[in-house]
Amino acid sequence: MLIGELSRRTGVRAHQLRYYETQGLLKPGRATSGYREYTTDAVLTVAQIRKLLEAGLSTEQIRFLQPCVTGAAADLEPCPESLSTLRTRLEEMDERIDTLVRSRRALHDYIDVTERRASAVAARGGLCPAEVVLEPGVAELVDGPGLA
Amino acid sequence: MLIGELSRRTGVRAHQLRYYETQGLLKPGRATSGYREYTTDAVLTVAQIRKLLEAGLSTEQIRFLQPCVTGAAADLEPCPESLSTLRTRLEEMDERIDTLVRSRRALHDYIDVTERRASAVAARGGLCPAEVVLEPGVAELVDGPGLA
DNA sequence: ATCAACCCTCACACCGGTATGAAGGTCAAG
DNA sequence: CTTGACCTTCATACCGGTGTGAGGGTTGAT
Repeated sequence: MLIGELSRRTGVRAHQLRYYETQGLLKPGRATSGYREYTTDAVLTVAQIRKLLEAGLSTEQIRFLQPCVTGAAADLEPCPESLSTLRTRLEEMDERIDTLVRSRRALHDYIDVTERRASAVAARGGLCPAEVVLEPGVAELVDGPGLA
Repeated sequence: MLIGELSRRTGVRAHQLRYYETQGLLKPGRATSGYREYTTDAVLTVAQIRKLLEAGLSTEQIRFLQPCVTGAAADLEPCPESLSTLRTRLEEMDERIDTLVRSRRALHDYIDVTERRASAVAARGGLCPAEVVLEPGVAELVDGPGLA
């Protein structure tokens, strides 16, 4: 398909798709006319790129991740130094996730407390929840002891 | 303390600290000279800001998060509309974390496979590496070790 | 009084991802 | 053959977070 259709299918503007190409994230073929020609796989690839970008990764990091994500590059040279680079990458992602999870919990707890006090307006007193205790229940998604 | 000392203690350049102030993340007092005066709390606050920035959040999102993180603003008006905004924020963070966790796992699996085939050429392993990272599926828990 | 070290504000520029527009080539339909 | 939708490249500019420097005030020590 041409770039316009890919744009339509993914909701991503054509100039963005061209940009992703310059960053090595997309590699469309070319017609004799010079037009870019994408396979249907590109739709998924673009969706992936968008998600990762929205999650705060750079195009460079995404390019790094792509081989693993697609599983397409599992038959590369097991180059050991690149392996250690990948491990460093992994640690960085862990830290990133950890920070996000902590903040997410803080936000969740805050909502919880505010909610509680909103629904209990009748209650009087200066409850000072400087230290919000984790309570069981309301375990959506990331909550709970998990993530270890 | 003055901005120079805070900069020294946090490893964050003074100009960045001033920028964070313009974004409403820091609110130092002012001496008669016009110099900014920070309390020791600011050291922690700055560390917090840095972590969140590095995790890919914007200053605006961080400003949103700050009251919850510090626990200092638990005695605000339980304004319900702000509450729903917060819930939306929470969902956004969930999505973000989810995407990151998926990618992290893909990377982890990839490393694992590469490692295996590097250290055990003799072993016959027909295991195929990670599949897709995307898929509009439900959230799952993150795997194994690495996440505090 | 002067000097160094520190602070102030303001302006300008970089990078990454995005958004526009200009100037022009390709192609199918009328 | 022309029209219009679509494509090409190139240039320009925005925003957010960062970096740098100019021009100038404050402070403390010599």
